[in-house]
Formats: sequence, structure tokens, C-alpha cells
Amino acid sequence: MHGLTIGKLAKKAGLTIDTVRFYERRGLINEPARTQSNYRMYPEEDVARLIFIKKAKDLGFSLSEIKELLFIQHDPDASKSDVKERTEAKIRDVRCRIKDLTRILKALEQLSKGCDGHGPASACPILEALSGPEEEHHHHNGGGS
Amino acid sequence: MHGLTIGKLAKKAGLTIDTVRFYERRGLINEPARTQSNYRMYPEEDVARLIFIKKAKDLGFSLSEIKELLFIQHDPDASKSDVKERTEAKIRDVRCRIKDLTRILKALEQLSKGCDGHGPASACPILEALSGPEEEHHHHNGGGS
DNA sequence: ATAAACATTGGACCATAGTCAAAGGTCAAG
DNA sequence: CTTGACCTTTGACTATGGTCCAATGTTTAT
Repeated sequence: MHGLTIGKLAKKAGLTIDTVRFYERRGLINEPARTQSNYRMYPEEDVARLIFIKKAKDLGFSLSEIKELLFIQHDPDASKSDVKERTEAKIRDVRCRIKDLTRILKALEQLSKGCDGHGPASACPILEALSGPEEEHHHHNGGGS
Repeated sequence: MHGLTIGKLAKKAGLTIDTVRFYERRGLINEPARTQSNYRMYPEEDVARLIFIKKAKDLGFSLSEIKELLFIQHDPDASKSDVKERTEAKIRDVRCRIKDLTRILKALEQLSKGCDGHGPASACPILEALSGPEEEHHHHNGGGS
């Protein structure tokens, strides 16, 4: 007898059973065959599929983006440029998030630098800066995925 | 008659009415006085408080962190070091997120570089990398906020 | 045979930060 | 006095990525 129960599959892929079923609901893996007793039986290939999902997730792809990648992977008409385009969109997205965080970091560092850390909070320049009048702040936006 | 209705307050602070009520439920602003007809009446100071919240949010503080900052702000026993400490924790947090994203960015750039973008996806090096055997990957962890 | 380990379903729940809708009460203007 | 703008409450819903539970059924090991 071949095929994996959901427990074996999850273990091989390093996920929990709940996560595997969650991915099934989300359409990231096909609904597997069932035994007579209604147990899910997965082909070995699904281990690779789940590992693919894990790796893509580590690279910052969302589950719906991963779903697209998986679709492309199994679409004979898909081209490398489809994949590359998505990868580059994600690169732009990540760069944008880094930029936003860097801006935030600079602002926080400025605030921290201005505070000596001694005395009562009532005269804290950080809190004063947050309480101050509303400044225009560049909404250099964030069109990420 | 003094005081602001929730609509005026929200407008002055640049938020929606729903968001103001949401912040009230979360304990970020005090429950305001009510008129005889049960309308919320806010003191002018609450405009500043909401703007404080907005700015802190722009700096990457979560609502619960902002709640702490607001508490400190109005605690006569709080010291500047309390605020500074939280600011520096947030700085560490943001630096860590930037580091994670930078690692992801490098990996994505590597993948993208390896793909010429021509031909069918079936031979795409990006998909192959994601499908490949499971590598050890440094979980240099992430003790963020 | 019986208990432990595994599987099934449906649905609730976590955190985050809101957003929206329904059904009603109030206030100001015309 | 009616209309429209404003306010009230409760509670559901959004998106993200799961996690956990109960009640029940199956398989496996002793």
C-alpha cells in the first residue's frame, strides 16, 4: 500500500496536521484521495509541494501568492517570465518594506538620541515629539502586494 | 458649551468615528463624559491624544505599546528611561525586521538572477530552488515585540 | 478485546487593526 | 413636523495564518 496519511505527510513536511488541512481549504494542495474509511491518502509528491510552500513562505510570499506559483509550476503553458515577474514584484515589495522600516528606524533613533533617559517622563522629548503639532508627513506610498 | 462630539473629534484627529470608538474599547482613550442624551462629549485634549496615537503608530508601535506610552505619559512616577527603554526596544525590533527582510531580499535576488526569464516555466530555476531538497536554514530568531 | 494512537467533521478562537451594517434615538434647519 | 445629519448599541465581517476543541470513527498494538 502506498500513499501517506495526513499525519505522516505533515511529519515529513514539518507541519502540523491542522496546517495541512488549512492549506487544503485554501486550495494550496489538492483534495487527496480517500480510503474506504474516509482517511486522506496523499501521494509522495505532496511532501515536496508542502516543502515548496514552506520555502516560499520563508521568502515572504503570502499563501495566495504561493498558490499562484504552484499553479504556474503545474501549468504547461506558463513561462519562466511569469515566475520571474512574480519574484521581482516580491523583490520590489520587500525593498519597499525595508525602506519604510528604515525611515521609521531613523525617526526612532532621532527621538532616542534626543532623550538622555534621566528624570521624570513629564519632560521627555520623545513624548513631546509625539504630542507635538501635526506635521505633514510624506505618505510615499506603499503599493506592495 | 464646550467639548466635542465624536464626529468633531474624529475629524480633528483625522480618524473615523469607528476608529475612535475602537480605541476606546481598547482602552487607548478614556471613556468620555456623556450628554443627557447619551452622546459622547470629549475634551479638547483628546484631539492631542489621538494625534499622539497616530504618530506612534506611524513609528511602528502597536496599539498595546501605544497604550503603555500613553500610560507613562500620564504617570507622575514614570521616568524618561521608561520611555527611552521602550523606544530602544522598538528600535531593536525594527532593526531585526529589516535584517530579516534583507536576508529575504538577498535570497530573492539570487533566485531572480539565476533565471533568464525565457522559455517554459517547467525548467525555471526559481521553481526548482523552491522544489529542491530541504536545506538547513538558520533560524536566527526574531524576538520582536 | 480493549486501549492508544490516529483520523474525521464542524466550528470556535488567537492576535492585529479596524470597518460596516442594522435598528433605533437625537438634534438642527427649513 | 419632517428631513437629514448625527449619534447610540450590538455584533458580524475583512484579511492573514493558523491553532484548538469536541464528538465520533478507525487502525494498530498489546
